[in-house]
Amino acid sequence: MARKKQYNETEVIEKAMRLFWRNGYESTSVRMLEKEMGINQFSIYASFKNKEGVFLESIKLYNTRIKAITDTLEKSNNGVVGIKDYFLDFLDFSREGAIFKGCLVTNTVNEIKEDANPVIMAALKRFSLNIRVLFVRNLKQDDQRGVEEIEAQADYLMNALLGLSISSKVFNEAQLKSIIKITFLHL
Amino acid sequence: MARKKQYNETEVIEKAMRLFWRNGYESTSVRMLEKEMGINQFSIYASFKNKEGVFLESIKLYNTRIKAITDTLEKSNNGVVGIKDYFLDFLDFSREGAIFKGCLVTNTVNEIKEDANPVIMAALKRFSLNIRVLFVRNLKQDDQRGVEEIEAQADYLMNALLGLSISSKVFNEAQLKSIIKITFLHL
DNA sequence: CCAATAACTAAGCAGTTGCTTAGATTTAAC
DNA sequence: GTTAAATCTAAGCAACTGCTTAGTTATTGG
Repeated sequence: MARKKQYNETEVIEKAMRLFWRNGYESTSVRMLEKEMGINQFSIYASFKNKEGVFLESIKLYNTRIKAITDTLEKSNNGVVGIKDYFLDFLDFSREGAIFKGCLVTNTVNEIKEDANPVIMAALKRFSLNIRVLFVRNLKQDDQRGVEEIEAQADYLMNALLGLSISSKVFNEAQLKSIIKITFLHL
Repeated sequence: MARKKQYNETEVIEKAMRLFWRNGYESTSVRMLEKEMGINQFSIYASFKNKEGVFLESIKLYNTRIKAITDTLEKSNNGVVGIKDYFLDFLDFSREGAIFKGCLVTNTVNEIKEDANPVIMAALKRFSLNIRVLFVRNLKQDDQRGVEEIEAQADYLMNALLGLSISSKVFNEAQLKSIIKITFLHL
């Protein structure tokens, strides 16, 4: 009995995600989202409740997009080699042409304050923790490390991965690949 | 023939720097600076021109504060061992009690957009580049690496250092020290 | 074709941002 | 003591923030 939506919610979230990825959370205004998503503020709030809602949906979409890579890591049986492949795959995933945008999640973790955005922060931490779990799982496959060593190396790898999110805005592709290469030497 | 300033410019910048360090650039408002610095907005603008001016002075002060550590690195003759000491010294420097605040420069690089704040970005990049120069210098001391290897390892170390700025908000002290330890196993 | 319902547009809300300005107050040379 | 200059306070500026609301337009079952 009523009018139809003139937009597809998945399609507009795709556009929102790209904007957040390029721009960050705080410095992306609802007015910018309006233009990028191609719909009115009213429709944004009707569909996603508020700006936080738009971002949480963007993270969900980001998750499904990066799933191809994490799935490969999850299915891999190559131990630390599988993790290295994940690093390289991620670099490719985070690229838009010649520009590396880093990880949407890491970028946002770095930007927002936990006490100002607890819900978003929780979602982001969940995401990061899942990756660390996969690192531990793969490190166990190699069957030559003790439990403590595995935990320490997982932290080390997380640190390198977090670093890549910043480095990818400063270094070029050859440098980034070289960083990954050295990161996995002797591991 | 005129009234005297009721505040010391160096002292109020000290307070501004601490606030920026804790809070970041964008999310520190001039009203917050007013309260923290203990002076009126008029005085802020009279002394430092604008918010950007306050930040640039804060970076200068940060530079003199961290100088003790970089000086140690500059004077060290221990090659890669000197760099590792720098990492550990920095961890201590960036700590406020039990809380690690990361590097003011790295935090801000991560936060601001280059085209919105080109002057600030330039100052931050200059800072980072100086550190990388010291890394290269120390790597050369060990007298066992080729030129290409040295450049690659300097990038690798910058990546780890950048990572530490994020990691220090997620991991505890023991984990951070363990990350540093493993980072230098690879050189 | 009509009435009910949802989606649309656009104006506007209060609160915050960086920054400025008008006017009062303090200082110090004469 | 008067006067000129710099510093102070506090109010206010336009532009922006996330979000809401009043009113119009489109859709569809009866």
